[in-house]
Amino acid sequence: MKLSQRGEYAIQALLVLSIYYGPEVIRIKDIAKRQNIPRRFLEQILNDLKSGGFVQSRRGVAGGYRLERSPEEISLSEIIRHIEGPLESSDSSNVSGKKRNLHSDEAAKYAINFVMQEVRSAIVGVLDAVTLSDLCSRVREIQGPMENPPDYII
Amino acid sequence: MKLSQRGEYAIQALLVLSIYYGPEVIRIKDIAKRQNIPRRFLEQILNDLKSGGFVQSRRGVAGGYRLERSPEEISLSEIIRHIEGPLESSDSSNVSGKKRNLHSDEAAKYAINFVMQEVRSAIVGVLDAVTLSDLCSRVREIQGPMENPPDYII
DNA sequence: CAATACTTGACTAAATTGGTCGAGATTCTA
DNA sequence: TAGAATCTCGACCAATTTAGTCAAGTATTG
Repeated sequence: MKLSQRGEYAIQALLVLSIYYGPEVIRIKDIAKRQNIPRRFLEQILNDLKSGGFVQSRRGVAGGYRLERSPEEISLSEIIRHIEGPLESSDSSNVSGKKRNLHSDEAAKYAINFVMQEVRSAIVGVLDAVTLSDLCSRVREIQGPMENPPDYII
Repeated sequence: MKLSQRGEYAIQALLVLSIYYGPEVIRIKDIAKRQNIPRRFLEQILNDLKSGGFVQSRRGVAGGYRLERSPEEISLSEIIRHIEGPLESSDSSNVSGKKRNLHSDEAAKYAINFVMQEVRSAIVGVLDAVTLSDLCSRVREIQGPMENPPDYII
C-alpha cells in the first residue's frame, strides 16, 4: 500500500486546515508554501476535497479554505477513500453468493480475492482509527519539543 | 491495496504448482490454459518467480516448472514482496532517529508516514499468515462440494 | 537431428500519475 | 464601480508503470 503523491498532499493540506481549524479561511497559496506543494496541483486537490465534502471554500479577495467538519470527525480512511478510490473492494464481482460452477481460474481468483479482502479490512481498521485530530497531535509531538515555532509566528 | 494483474497471475500460477506439488514438472502452456493467463506474459512471470527462488524449471521436451519449496513454506507476503516490490517501506528515509529541525511539511510527512507504516504492518500481518497451502485448501473448499472435477481428469 | 519447452531481452500500446495552464466566476476594497 | 485577489473548471502534457507481445536462443529428450 503506497499513498500516491496526490493522497499525501491531500492529507498534508487537510492537516494544515486542521491545525488552524476555526471560522477563518486559509489561502491555497499559504498551504502550498507551508507544505511545499505545487500550487496548481494543490488547487486541483482542494477542489476535489471540496466536492468530497471535506472542505468549504470562499472565493474572492479574502478567500480560502476551511474544514467542513471538525478534525476529530474526519478519518484518514475517508480521505484516502475519496482521493484514491474505494479501499474496500478492487473487484465488485463475486464477493459473496454462489460459488458453484467455478472454473479453476475463477476458484483461484476467488480465493485470492478473499485474502485480499482481509488485507483491505486490516487497512481500513488502521485508517479508520486515525483522525485528522490524531494526526495533528502527532505533528505537535514532533514539532513541540523543539525551539521551532510554526512559520507564521516568525 | 490492489494486486497488480502480474501479482495475481503469479499467485494463480503458484497455486497450480501447489495443487500438483510433487517431483514432476508442469508446463507453462498448461498453467496458462488452466488459469487463463496470456502465455507469453506468464513466461515472464514464471521466470521472475524462478529468480526469486520460488520455482525450479526444467528445459527441453519434458520440461516445465515445479515449486522449489513446499506450499506450506511459501507465504503470500513473500510472493507479493518479490513481485510487487517491498511491502514494508515506501520511504526509507527518517523511519526512526532524529526528529529535530523538521519543517512543517517534513513533520506532516513524518506523521503520515508513521501511520502508513502501521498500515503496512497490518498488511504484512495478514499476508504473512497465509501460505500457498492455505490458499489451496480454500480453493478445494470452493471447488470441492460440487460435481466439478479438475480439468485434467476429463 | 527434430521437436518441445524454457530463457532472455527488446519492444509496444494503453493507463496512471504528477503536474501545468488559461480563462472564467466571485468577492472585497478603494 | 474598477481592479485586484482568489477560487473554479476543464483541457492539456510528459514521464512512468502496467500489461502484454515477440523473436531468437539454449537445453533436453526421443
